Amino acid sequence: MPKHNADNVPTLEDVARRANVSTATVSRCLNKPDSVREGTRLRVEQAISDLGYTPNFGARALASNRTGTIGIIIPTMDNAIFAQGIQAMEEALSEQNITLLVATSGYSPEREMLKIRALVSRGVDSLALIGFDRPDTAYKFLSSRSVPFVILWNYSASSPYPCIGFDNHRAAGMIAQRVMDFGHRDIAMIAGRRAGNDRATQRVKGVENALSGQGLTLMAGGPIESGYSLDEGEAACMKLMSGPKRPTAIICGNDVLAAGVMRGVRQMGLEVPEDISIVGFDDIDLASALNPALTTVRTPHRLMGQAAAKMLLSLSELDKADTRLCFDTKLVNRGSLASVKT
Amino acid sequence: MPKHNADNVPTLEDVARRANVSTATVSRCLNKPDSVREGTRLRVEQAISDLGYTPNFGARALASNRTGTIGIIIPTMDNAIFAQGIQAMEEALSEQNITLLVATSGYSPEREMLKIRALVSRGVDSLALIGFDRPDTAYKFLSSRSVPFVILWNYSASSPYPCIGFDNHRAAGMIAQRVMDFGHRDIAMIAGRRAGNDRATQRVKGVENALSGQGLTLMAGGPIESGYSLDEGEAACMKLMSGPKRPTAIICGNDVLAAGVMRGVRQMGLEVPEDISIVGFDDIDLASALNPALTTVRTPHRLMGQAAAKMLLSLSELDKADTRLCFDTKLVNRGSLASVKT
DNA sequence: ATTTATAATGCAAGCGCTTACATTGATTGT
DNA sequence: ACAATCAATGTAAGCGCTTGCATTATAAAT
Repeated sequence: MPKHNADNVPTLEDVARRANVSTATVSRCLNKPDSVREGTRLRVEQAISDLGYTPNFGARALASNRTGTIGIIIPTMDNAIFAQGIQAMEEALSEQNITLLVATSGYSPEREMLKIRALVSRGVDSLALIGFDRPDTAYKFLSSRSVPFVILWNYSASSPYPCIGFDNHRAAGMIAQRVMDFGHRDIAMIAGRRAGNDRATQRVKGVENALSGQGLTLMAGGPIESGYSLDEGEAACMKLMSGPKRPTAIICGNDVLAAGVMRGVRQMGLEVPEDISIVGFDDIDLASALNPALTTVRTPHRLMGQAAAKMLLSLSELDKADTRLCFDTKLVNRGSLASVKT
Repeated sequence: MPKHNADNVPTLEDVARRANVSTATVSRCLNKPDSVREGTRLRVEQAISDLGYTPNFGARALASNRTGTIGIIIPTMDNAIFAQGIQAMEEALSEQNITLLVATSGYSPEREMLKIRALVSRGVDSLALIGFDRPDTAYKFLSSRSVPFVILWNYSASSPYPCIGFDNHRAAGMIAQRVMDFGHRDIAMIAGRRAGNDRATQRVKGVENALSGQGLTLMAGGPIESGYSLDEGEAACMKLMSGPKRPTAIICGNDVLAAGVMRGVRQMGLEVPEDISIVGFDDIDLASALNPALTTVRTPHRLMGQAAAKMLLSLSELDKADTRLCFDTKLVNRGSLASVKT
């Protein structure tokens, strides 16, 4: 197997020789600079920059059993939902010189398990996962390896695991209530796939629960499930609207779906919100760019990312008792929801 | 320094002992399974799964000087532009069991350099970078470390480096031409920041060049530069539209900017495309969700990602001569560009 | 059977770093 | 001036894996 690396890559030893110290001292300069005298440190730093030395990550990980790496596994990058959270997390972590490794599972539990193994084998010091819903084997593996982790994007007061999120059930209930406040009674829902996705599941339940408070149920007998892309949202919309009775409002499981639905509705020659109201969930940038702008629920992406960074940095030291954070969500009223025509 | 890892993590040696073979054989089972007899292999695999063994990444990297990792540094995740390309790249790579490490630079050359060092020190086998425009020190470092790399999102026939992209200059010219074909003469441009960003620079040049072919120049004396967010796009729009004379068409450096501009224009009570035409660049999903849908240039995100994966996997073996790929772009006609009112 | 070629396995030397422990040098109190 | 203390540095033993080379088992050829 050919190695492409030049064989002149400087090592700790080269630095040590040039600075006339032992490798231990160089190592200390890198890891706890306070413990070495200033004169020595300067000499070492000079040697490092002369040589263009970069520590070998593998060697460091092997020797210290730490990697300065935190992993996160998200369903997909191909959707802005998680991007902001990750961006915020990355910023917070790189201040502490920690690298964030991002992997994607494509909403598949098997692939998620694979990625968990991959990241653990890469020695991530801790891990962030989206949602609670996954096979027990995943939790067992994590525990057998003693890898601290935190669940994001959902919150449960009774969670045995650290989590940072918001109440999907409640937030979905809020927006459903708002829709009903506008006089809608014929309400449909287009949701993400619920299998292995507690957020999607809880949003549906939140909506159904709110409706039943008014003696209503979802049209079409329940939510239409759809993948999270514009096209799939549009397709789901077409399917829904070809049914016997059309809803006056569609609640969407997220904003991307809502954008797809709006496109579909428009293609049928209908106007939003005059002919039909549409609401989303997440309040990604897209929501405000639509025309009409989307009424939706703002979820605390950046806050979750920052909090996750903070928690993961200290997770190994913390007691698990106080590692659950629930953020607020907020209704964002824009133009895509209007009173039902009478 | 406390290690949080359980001390029972199984190692290669544990597997070897349990399967009654040497560590060398276990290693071979993992790396070139064909070279070990089936019976032995089965025994080893059994031991591996009994123990729940996962290879230690650091040790492997250290011993083999390979990591099975490819890095990519993009300006930001907080924008769908690169997401699709990365997603495609990730898919192609994980088929080969290669991990993609994604880092972000925030459009800052210094931060990019930092990330390059970080990724190289993590032992990436090769690297993908966006655009050519960066300090020479970065190229020097990469070459001193013999890390193969490929430039994405841009193409230059005379590039000394492997690259996979498209002709930003030409594509921008095409859409400018189209705008002029619709009778527009008062054309403005809102572009991304050009410093250290060759794509933005070339798009501006492409537009200016096309305009000058008709004896025109950009209004406001040149492009308005703006950060790549909806809000910043909207702000740039406001600035532009408060000038003495309003354009009849605005060419935007990318779709996000265009969406921001559309929002701004609408806020001023103007209609797109009746009062003003807007065109974008990239054809991200967002573009088709806008109302009116955005006329823009489709760039080959997924293709670039796939091609990059393929090239990076073979880069160390290839001759650099045939490692330049130029993809086509395509005008996408939608509703945001219309004939100028006479 | 015996030799010869070949496939399968084992042996053991590192890869570049960290860190417990030993050593040396500087500082303080008496 | 000398012991006691503490800070700074050095010594060297691994961390868990890969891999060149040596060794042994197996197959093929005589």
